[in-house]
Amino acid sequence: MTATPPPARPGLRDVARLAGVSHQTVSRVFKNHPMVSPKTRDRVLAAAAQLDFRPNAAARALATGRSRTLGVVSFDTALFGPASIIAAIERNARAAEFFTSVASLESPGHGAVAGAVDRFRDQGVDGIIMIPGHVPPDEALRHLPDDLPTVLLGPEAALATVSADHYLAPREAVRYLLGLGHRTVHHLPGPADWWEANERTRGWRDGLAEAGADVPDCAPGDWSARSGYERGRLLAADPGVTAVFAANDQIALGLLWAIHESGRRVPDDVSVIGFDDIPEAAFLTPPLTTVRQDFTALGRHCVELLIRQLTEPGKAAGAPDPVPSRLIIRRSTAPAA
Amino acid sequence: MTATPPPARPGLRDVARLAGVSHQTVSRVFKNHPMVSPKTRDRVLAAAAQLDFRPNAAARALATGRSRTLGVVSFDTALFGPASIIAAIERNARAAEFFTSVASLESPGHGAVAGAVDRFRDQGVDGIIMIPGHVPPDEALRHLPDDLPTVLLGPEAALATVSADHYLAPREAVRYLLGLGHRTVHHLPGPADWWEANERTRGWRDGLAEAGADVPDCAPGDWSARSGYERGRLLAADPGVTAVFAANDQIALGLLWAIHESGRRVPDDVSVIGFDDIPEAAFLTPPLTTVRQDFTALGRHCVELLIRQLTEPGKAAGAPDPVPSRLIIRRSTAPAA
DNA sequence: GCCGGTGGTGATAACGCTAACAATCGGGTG
DNA sequence: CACCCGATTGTTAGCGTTATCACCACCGGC
Repeated sequence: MTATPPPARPGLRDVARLAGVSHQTVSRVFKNHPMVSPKTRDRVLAAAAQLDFRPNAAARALATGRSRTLGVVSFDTALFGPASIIAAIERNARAAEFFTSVASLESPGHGAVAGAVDRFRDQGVDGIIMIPGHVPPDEALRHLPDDLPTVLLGPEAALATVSADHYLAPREAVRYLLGLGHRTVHHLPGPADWWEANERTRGWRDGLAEAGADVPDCAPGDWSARSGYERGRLLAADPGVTAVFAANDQIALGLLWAIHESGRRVPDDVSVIGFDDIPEAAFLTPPLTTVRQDFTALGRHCVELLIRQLTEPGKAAGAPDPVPSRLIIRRSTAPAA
Repeated sequence: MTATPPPARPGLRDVARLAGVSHQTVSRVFKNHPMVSPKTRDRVLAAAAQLDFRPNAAARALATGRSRTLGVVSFDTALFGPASIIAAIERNARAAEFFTSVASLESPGHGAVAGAVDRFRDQGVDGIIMIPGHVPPDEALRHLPDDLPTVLLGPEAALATVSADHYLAPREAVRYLLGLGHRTVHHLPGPADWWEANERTRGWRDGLAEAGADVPDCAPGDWSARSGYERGRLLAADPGVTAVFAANDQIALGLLWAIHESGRRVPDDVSVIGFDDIPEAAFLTPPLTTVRQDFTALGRHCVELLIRQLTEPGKAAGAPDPVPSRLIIRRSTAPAA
């Protein structure tokens, strides 16, 4: 019936007292400092376990100046791509014993990016991963604090950068379609202010140009299925259209319905290629030929690059090679009639 | 050319010195403590602005014991539902000046949940939002630390809970289909270990039972389009099947393709209803009749409930009403032939 | 004109940890 | 046997905030 001392969270000193060492030694054990004899270490660990001691992150952050937290700035985090990348980032960060803090921005524009970065600064993150989306990377860059290590998921820039292939694969997709006998390939681009969209468009255009094919006009839009449907209706109504490269799978999906609705058939009358290879792509009506992006690798590379910057500064970590994307052929493409 | 003192991050004391007050007063200003005269406040704010002072979160956390960080435990964060909820949580938390830390679990099982919660404890989060997914909520509950305020996104439980309607709407969907003249409605359930899936199944079953219709067997599966396709082929091959309620839109999407492939038509031969109303649902082939879930409201409620617990403990915040879901009728349903 | 309040402010001590340096303990060496 | 060295452990200061309490005017009422 003696009053239990304080059931409050034990601190370094409590463990130290129980183990009969100084709190500093306990600290060393938890830091994996080499200069601790195995015997002492065991004794400390036993004491810590007995008290269910857990180091206080805030105190550690205060003393060291690092929080072991990574900030991630991203747009439209409910979209499959960003969501997959963020999940991969979180997993890899966790494996490296880092926490992750995500800012989901909705509106484009500097204000939002600058605000998120500011917030992360206040929070004391050790580094930032930017998934710029809307914002042209140059703009995004301007708002990065120079005192915070940063990795940009985007086209190569004057900064540590991770990027996926958004150019080669679309070009290959166009060639494939052309090889199937199509005269040309139409295109449904993504939003003009996303660099990924522009890269894909460039790949499409170059693929066409290299083969000497016509480069048709294309209507601006966004990433949504709605946008694919609306622009798709126009395309579907044009009998000259026999092959279309959509900037992502959602657009392709809307297009598929527009074509179906117009009475034409995919792939018999029109071939369609998407981009991303969302998990649903293989089960659309019909299963979509598309370009697969490796989001997991992308997220992993971001974390690796950032952590490398944190642990070995100075090293101007060159951008690793872009993560390759590849064409997955399914049933929405066929030889021209 | 005098050496600038230290361009290091200014602290409370630097601001205090510049403003000619004590650091404590500066602290008061930044805490919005009422006992500061407007004049002093202005002077302090001016000094702070001049030095670009920003309070140090780690120090504050250490001193107060609260980190203004919320932990979110979720499965399959790349899925549309969880991703949407998490985005909504982040936004609402941000608006309330809280940071958000997400753990994306992959494997089901206690180990993972317990691990994530532990991690959050170490990180010093002020509260946790659990989006249990796989784990039966009872299990999930068992791993919650009783010293950490928690909100569960799930069925009512002995805990602060936010839930969506997964029962009434499916029942209504079934009635609607029956009203269209279908003899019965088949069902493609979600994973048996997700409570949402079970609720939806229960709604379907009760809807059928109440109307005295047959309750067909249904094959177990997961949330994926693949699962919808595979199970859908069986259903499509059975001429007795004229209406199907799929546990989510991905399953419905796979089913749509399976039916199409079998040569039957949607909705002419078979009616299909999904669940979630993912943004693509309106543009599938054909546009999917489905049940819309309000993910945004769900996320908002979680944050509100949790923050209420944090600011006014004691109050055993009763579970708010479930967030309603509602049937959106599109073109994948039609009267029985 | 003295006293109890009360709005405003300052001094001092935590918060739980790490960093830097001092101290101690054995041995091997000259 | 004194001396130096390296391995290990202890001591003392912070890190930048908030909390607590003491302090100082100044006000109104007796």
